[in-house]
Amino acid sequence: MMQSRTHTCGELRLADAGKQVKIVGWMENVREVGSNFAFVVLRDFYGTTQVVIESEEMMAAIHGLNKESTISVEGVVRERSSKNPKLPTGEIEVVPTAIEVLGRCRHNSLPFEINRSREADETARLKYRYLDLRNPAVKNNIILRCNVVSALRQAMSEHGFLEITTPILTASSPEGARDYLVPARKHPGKFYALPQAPQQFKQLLMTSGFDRYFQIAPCFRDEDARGDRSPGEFYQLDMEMAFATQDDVFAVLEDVLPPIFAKYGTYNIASSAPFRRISFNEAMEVYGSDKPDLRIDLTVQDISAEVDGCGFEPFAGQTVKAIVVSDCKLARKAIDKVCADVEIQSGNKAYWFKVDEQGEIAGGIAKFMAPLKDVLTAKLGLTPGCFVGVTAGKKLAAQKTAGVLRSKLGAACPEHMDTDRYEFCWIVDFPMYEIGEESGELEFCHNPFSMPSGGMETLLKAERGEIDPLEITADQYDLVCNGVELSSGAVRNHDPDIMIKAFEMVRLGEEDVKAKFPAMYNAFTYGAPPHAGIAPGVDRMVMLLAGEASIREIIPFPMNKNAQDVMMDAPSQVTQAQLDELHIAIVGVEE
RNA sequence: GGCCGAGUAGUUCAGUUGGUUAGAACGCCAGCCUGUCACGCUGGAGGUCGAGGGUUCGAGCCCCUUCUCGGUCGCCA
Repeated sequence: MMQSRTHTCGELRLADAGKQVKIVGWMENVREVGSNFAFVVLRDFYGTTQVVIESEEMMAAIHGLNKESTISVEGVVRERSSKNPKLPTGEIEVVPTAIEVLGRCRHNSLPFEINRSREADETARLKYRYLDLRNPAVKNNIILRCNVVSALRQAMSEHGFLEITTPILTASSPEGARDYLVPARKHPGKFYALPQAPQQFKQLLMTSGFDRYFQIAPCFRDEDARGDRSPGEFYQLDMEMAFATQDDVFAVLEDVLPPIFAKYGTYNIASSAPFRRISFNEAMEVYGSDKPDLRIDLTVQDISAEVDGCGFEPFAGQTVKAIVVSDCKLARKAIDKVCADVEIQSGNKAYWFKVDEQGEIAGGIAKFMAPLKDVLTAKLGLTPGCFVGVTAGKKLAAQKTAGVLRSKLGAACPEHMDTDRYEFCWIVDFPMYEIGEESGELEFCHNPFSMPSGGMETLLKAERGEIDPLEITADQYDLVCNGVELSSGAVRNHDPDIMIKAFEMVRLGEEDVKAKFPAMYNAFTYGAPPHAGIAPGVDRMVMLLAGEASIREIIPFPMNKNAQDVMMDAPSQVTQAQLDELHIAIVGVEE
């Protein structure tokens, strides 16, 4: 008797006819066509193969066996008398001489039908993820993820990067997201934290003399989930380069990503190097977002001056933004839907008017805009058939609302959005500081590790009052693809003096730098290389490549929105003995 | 935490103005069927309408409370 399979279920072809084979897999379906005649669809990782039952003996072998049981089938490959051109193995079938049950499925009713699991309730899918993953459509996303990760590793290695793992149990970092804490048994009352990112370690590696580092790095942040943000944990292609500039970092990713996107993406067109570079201010002004979707050819224009005094109350004294959609075919109902969606998502109203076939301004807020026809036509280049979406508010609100309106209009107007491609861009020149909404005082805009553009010189100018601190930009950048923020990165501040000065701008100083980042600060006093890096999110990248709208579709074992693993029942209670050993008392929690 | 949506058979859903025994499809079970491949045909089983309370002669439907899931905003250096 043969010990293991001779072929997979995706392998046999007409040329194999006559061969004695053994295949194994899950019994996907049984079609009984007579009392002693049936077709069994056997599925394994590689595909499906039809087994034809023609004898009483073989019929008995599968009698009473539930679907999804695993079996082995020994038999002879035979050309089918009726072929199925839709299947790779559709020209042959296996006529069994022996069938052995390997793993009986004890359930004659499954939580969902395997091949339709994507339509099933998501909680059921997650609870029975091992069944969900049997669905080739679900499994293929995980295979894609493996291939992408493998391709990234290979490309990074080819670019001279070393993959170095960094600690998972580390110290809580004082800023950023909420930490996941791990009690330290040997140190009562103290905690490790899971890393939000290997940020400090990779900078320490640079200071240690490693030149090019990368890691497919698990990161942990205790923040609420989103459709494109997994709760708890996610993976980044974390990288850092010593003696490198922004351009050096860009060059690596512009070289690494497009071929992978072109090869593994749902769409086979990807931007080629160099990616467009858009300053943060320009992105907000022209696209109403710091993660613009460049597949949409619509842009935002400022008409605050033109509509000043028009008498429309919501515009009075506000910044007003307009988006012109030429040859707009949107019906009234679709326009209302777009405006309603904008209001739901942004919390602000969107207004509109259009230019009719006679060249007259009509619809929506036409009453107020018609008197401004000439000035608006000149400013916006209006032609008959144009639709104009308008947003208003304080500058940032008007911009952001326009950004939401732009993406809704893009989705609603296929002629203004080329969906089947990947459009990358870099967002650069982020502001270093902002006025905090609560404090009303100057604060770091993003992270304090970034090098202020112009270094110490810029900070000193601001200190002397020669420039507004709000005008200081950081050598920091985002990588954006199709409206998805893939990554943040920066040229790091490796100079302790500039670090202290940067902190002094927000009323902090050397002691704060030392207290918050002791290892990094100390390390940098021993001769640090200028360095820069970035960390594209692996999950989001795979999501884009798979064309999925939910991040859970590309994670093997995802948690639900509330950061629970309903399959493993995590988080869960632990024993009192475990708590005692960790010096932890649970208080204020109802059973 | 705010807002929006959803919760009815194992699964996906329908359920009219509050009115007889809550339906369909798929799945499951039984029978029939020798070329199916979303097999077909006949029959059958299967329901705490998320939970609790209220209004009513009468609630899947109306009201209140609550739970769960999803989306979104806050949040994510």
